[in-house]
Amino acid sequence: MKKKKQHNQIVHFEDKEHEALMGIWWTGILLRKSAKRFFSNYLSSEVQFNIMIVLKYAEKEMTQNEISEQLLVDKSNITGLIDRMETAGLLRRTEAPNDRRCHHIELTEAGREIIDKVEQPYRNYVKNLMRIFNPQEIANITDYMARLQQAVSEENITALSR
Amino acid sequence: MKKKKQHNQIVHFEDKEHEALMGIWWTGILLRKSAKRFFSNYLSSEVQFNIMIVLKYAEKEMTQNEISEQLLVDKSNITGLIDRMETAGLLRRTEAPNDRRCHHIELTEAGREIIDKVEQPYRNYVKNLMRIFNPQEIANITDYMARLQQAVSEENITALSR
DNA sequence: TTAATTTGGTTTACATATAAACTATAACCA
DNA sequence: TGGTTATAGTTTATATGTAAACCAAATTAA
Repeated sequence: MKKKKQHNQIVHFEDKEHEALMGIWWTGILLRKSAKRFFSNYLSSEVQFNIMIVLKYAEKEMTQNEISEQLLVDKSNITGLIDRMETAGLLRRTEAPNDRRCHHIELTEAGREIIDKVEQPYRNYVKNLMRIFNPQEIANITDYMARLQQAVSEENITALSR
Repeated sequence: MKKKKQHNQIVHFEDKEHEALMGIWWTGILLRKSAKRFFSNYLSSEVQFNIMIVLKYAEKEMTQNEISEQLLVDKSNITGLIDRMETAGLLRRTEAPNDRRCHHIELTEAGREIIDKVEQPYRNYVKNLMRIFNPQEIANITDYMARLQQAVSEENITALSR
């Protein structure tokens, strides 16, 4: 039995607002770790899963750039991601007919099989995890996160200047 | 003016629970990006900030392992992080008197100056961001995230087996 | 007190992430 | 039309993240 790591008070919380924000931060980290382990036998990360889901449900041909924008993955990051997934046989690049700058990305047959095998168990896993919340709480979370995302995006952060 | 990237429906949401979970996931990513930009003139990431805050408020000498557990940063990751921060002059390793396996990590004078310069603006930034929530909502967020973290930790994820 | 196990930390190999510089093509516009 | 600008994608450099193998020191057990 592995000893459970527990992290307490990371930061010296000065206020409730900070504590709440760090809660979201921490939860995000834990979710990422957890998802990575969940997919580890088939995919190297949740990001790869998300890319494949986007491709599976896309109603049109997708370019790298479109995937990049939908998933908040930087374009310079997408290149390597698509490279590795192409090497792994999950998807392929094809030439876009009207724009010689971009490629269309599509799942291969093997990729489709894998996403089909992995998708439902993942949805069950999520469902199971979220059982701890009642419908009102689920709705609250969605609302809070949407508002916070909006606030972060609008912040237009000015880096601390020296 | 930079065009605002908007990400909509990443994943084809089957249910409310999934939507809520993805909201947290997404928010975590946006917060990380935002914090990185915020600190960029002084530190290369929020993780470095967190390490320095831990050191600043620690009531005893901290080892790498203790930092690792508090911050959920893998020990194999801590090594390089401390290396880089030591190179940057932010902190130093000293030998622990009673255990020749471990080091104590402490802020340098320069590191202390930087954390002192950066900490308050960061707290203001957080405060400003969270203004959009009322006290009840702040309390809800903290509660929800704590419960979800607990659930994720207990999950003891069984990876999808082939 | 030796032998087995645990713990703190490093190393290696690889994946993900960002910023910045760059190439090629496309779009715009005077 | 021709020159500027914007866009899609790649490359490079560097940071963060994980798993697994490893070493040395400490702890536990026989």
